[in-house]
Amino acid sequence: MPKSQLRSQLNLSESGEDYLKAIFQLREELRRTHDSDLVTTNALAARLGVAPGSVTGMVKKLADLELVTHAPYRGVNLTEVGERLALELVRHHRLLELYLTRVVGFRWDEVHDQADALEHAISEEFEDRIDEMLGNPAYDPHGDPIPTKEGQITGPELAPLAAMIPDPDRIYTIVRVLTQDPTLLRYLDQLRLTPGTHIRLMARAPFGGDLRVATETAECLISPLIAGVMLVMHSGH
Amino acid sequence: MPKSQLRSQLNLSESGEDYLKAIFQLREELRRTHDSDLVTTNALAARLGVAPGSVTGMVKKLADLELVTHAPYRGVNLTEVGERLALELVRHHRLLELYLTRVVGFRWDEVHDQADALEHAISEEFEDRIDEMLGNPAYDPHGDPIPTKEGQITGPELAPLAAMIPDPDRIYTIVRVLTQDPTLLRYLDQLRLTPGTHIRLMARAPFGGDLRVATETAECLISPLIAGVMLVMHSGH
DNA sequence: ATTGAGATTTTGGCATACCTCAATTATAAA
DNA sequence: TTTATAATTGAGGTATGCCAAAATCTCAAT
Ligand SMILES: [Mn+2]
Ligand SMILES: [Mn+2]
Ligand SMILES: [Mn+2]
Ligand SMILES: [Mn+2]
Repeated sequence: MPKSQLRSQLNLSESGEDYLKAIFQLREELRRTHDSDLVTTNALAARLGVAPGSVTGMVKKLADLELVTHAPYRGVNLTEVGERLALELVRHHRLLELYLTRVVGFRWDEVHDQADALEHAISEEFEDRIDEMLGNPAYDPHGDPIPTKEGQITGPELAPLAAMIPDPDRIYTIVRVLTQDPTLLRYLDQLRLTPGTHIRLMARAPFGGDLRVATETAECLISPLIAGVMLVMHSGH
Repeated sequence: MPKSQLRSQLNLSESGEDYLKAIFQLREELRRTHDSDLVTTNALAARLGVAPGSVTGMVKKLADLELVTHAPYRGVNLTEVGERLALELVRHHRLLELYLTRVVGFRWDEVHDQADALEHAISEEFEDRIDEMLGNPAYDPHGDPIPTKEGQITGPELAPLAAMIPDPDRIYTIVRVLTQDPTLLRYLDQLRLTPGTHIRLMARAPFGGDLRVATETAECLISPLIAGVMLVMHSGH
């Protein structure tokens, strides 16, 4: 079923769409770290900047629409339809981020908030046009995978640089950064630590100290916190 | 004061923005035909697809914000600030319409509804970028003038083709079409009666009959209703 | 100038959506 | 079993909309 039908049939509010997307993203994060599928009320409230009571209310509404399953006092999960809808929103968001950087000329630290506003307002036709204009891209400016029109989302196995063992002979490729913080994004840009860059992890200071990272042209020190949001892949060589 | 400040300070709802824009546009239409400045409750209700009572309520809110003046039972008018805000929205709308046709590749009958949704969602920076990308355009795809960033709106004196006297030697330029109806827009496109086209008014059938119009390559008959929305300018020659 | 019919506008009552806060209840760790 | 944490409930607030009754205006006829 094309998304336009799904979205217009359900006539979901912008707020409802935000909840769905937040549930999807929090679940992704849970799967990366823990092994859970259930998103808690508090986590959702924090993410959306809303009181916990508001979350319970909206979650009930979404459960009535069969977009989520709700186990009271335990957590929320997406149904198949809910996940599909969430993926369509994530697709909008990430396509827009890439469009805003590649076509409109924004920096990668400027696009998240704009995409958050635009993702609810664009038409399916607009989505299709920019997808084509961008050559059916698979990744957004931060390396986040863009779901296909059919709702498929894939990507290589990635691990944070923070989990790697220093080895000057091993080359990694930066694939994705797990942050939308403009300040951090600008800082990474300045150090040329952006998706696509080849790096080597030279050394790690003891007791949670900084990591020494070499690009092809320079070396720098980054905190474990930063290394935790940089997802890398083993590079050939 | 830049619009971003004006918009964020007032924190006006999307609904409020729609009212402001509707008041502005109805007032423009009144000025063209009658000589009034006061927009009636009913006209606003019809335009916005809302009950008259809803209009009274919102108008009161806008009057509290000093964006409009409200003379009960008489009508509503924009204050200076309200007009400024309305012009900023109209600028968004018309820039977006042009952008959607020229850059994204939509036809002129497809862009109005999309611009209506997007005009509330884009940032000032996005507005500036597409304005630059389009070369600071003065007119949208329908020939509607685009207000400047400073809120200036100008345009040549125009009259509907319907008001012209047939004269095969006189050449007009189509400058603007006063409709957003997709069916009519497609029809005009098909007849090549689009802004920029040079035409001559050959004849007019009696008793409100059709007008015979010649383009450089063809002739066609159009109804007085259509000729009423086609605004033309005397062309050199 | 006055009047009264008809049209328009406002008012007041109600509904829905989304939010907050405070009190209550459930869960799970100590 | 106790206690801390988390989630839900219920009351209440704001924004926006609808409808129908009441108020007000307009305008043509006297
Ligand atoms: Mn983003
Ligand atoms: Mn992203
Ligand atoms: Mn338009
Ligand atoms: Mn237009």
